[in-house]
Amino acid sequence: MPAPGSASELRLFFLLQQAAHHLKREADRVLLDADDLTTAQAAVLLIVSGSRSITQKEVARKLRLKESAMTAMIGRLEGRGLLARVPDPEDARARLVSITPSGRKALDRARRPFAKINARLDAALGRAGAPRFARDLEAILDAFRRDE
Amino acid sequence: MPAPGSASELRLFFLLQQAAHHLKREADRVLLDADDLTTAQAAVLLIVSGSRSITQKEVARKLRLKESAMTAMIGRLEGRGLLARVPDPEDARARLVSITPSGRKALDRARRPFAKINARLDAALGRAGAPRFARDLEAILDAFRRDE
DNA sequence: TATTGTTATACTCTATAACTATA
DNA sequence: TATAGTTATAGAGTATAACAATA
Repeated sequence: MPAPGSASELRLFFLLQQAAHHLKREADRVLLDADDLTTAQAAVLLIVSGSRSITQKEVARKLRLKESAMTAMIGRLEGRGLLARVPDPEDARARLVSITPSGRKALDRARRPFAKINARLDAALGRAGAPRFARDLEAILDAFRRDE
Repeated sequence: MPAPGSASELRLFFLLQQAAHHLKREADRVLLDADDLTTAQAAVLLIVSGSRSITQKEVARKLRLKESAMTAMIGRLEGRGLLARVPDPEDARARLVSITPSGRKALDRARRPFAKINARLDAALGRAGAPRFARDLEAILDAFRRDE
């Protein structure tokens, strides 16, 4: 039988999936209402906006996603004029991604509603809770991430 | 500027999404290897196995998912012979879902690898960490779930 | 007539695997 | 031979609208 307080007794795996899923659902709803962006799209814009230009592979690495996911995602954002892709002059295989002025505007519009989500997270976790919770999440990431 | 230790400074939202995603990816890998089931499929089988029969709507409610997601998921599991659907004799709108013998076998095969995932979670969080982490997740669920 | 359980459709996001072109 | 990117296919989820059956 499971030890008292153990992950299996607490159904911790499913609880974590549900909490992440509900938080994402609500954050997506708020961002889509305010700015027609999903949180996944905002994350990509945020990464790209942090460099003058960056390869798709590098974006994928920073978000810990697969390159095929990036091809599709960046293609959608390019189609909406929020990102631009140009061939890398130094490597003909690669494409350099950069944020467009309208992408930067969309990202700016997302900041305020996203800050509200973060404020609600802080409130839910309490003053001391957030850093401790963050450490728990880091521990899980360390324990379960493969390769890097 | 964000308060020190606040969610926004910690990028807590994305950290939670990444931790949940990586944990799910690894758990899916382990379960697929051992049993050709995803964690989402195992969750549905687990819910259905807990009642002699249950409507799709009720499964959706317990997993906090939309009914259209359940139609698709249960359809896939029925197609593989792990679940069966029959018309509800008491309500012609509804279909009653039950687990088949081969569904029950698949679920049993999933227990051991899934227990290992839980053990790794326990190890990552430490002895005292798991219950505390679970309370944090519950607080997030409460703060962000709409309706119910 | 209003509500309910399910389904249909169209979309997002992610994964794996096979492929092209370049290094 | 390895690497950057793309494409194809599939799973899992959402939203919305249609449907038949029930209340």
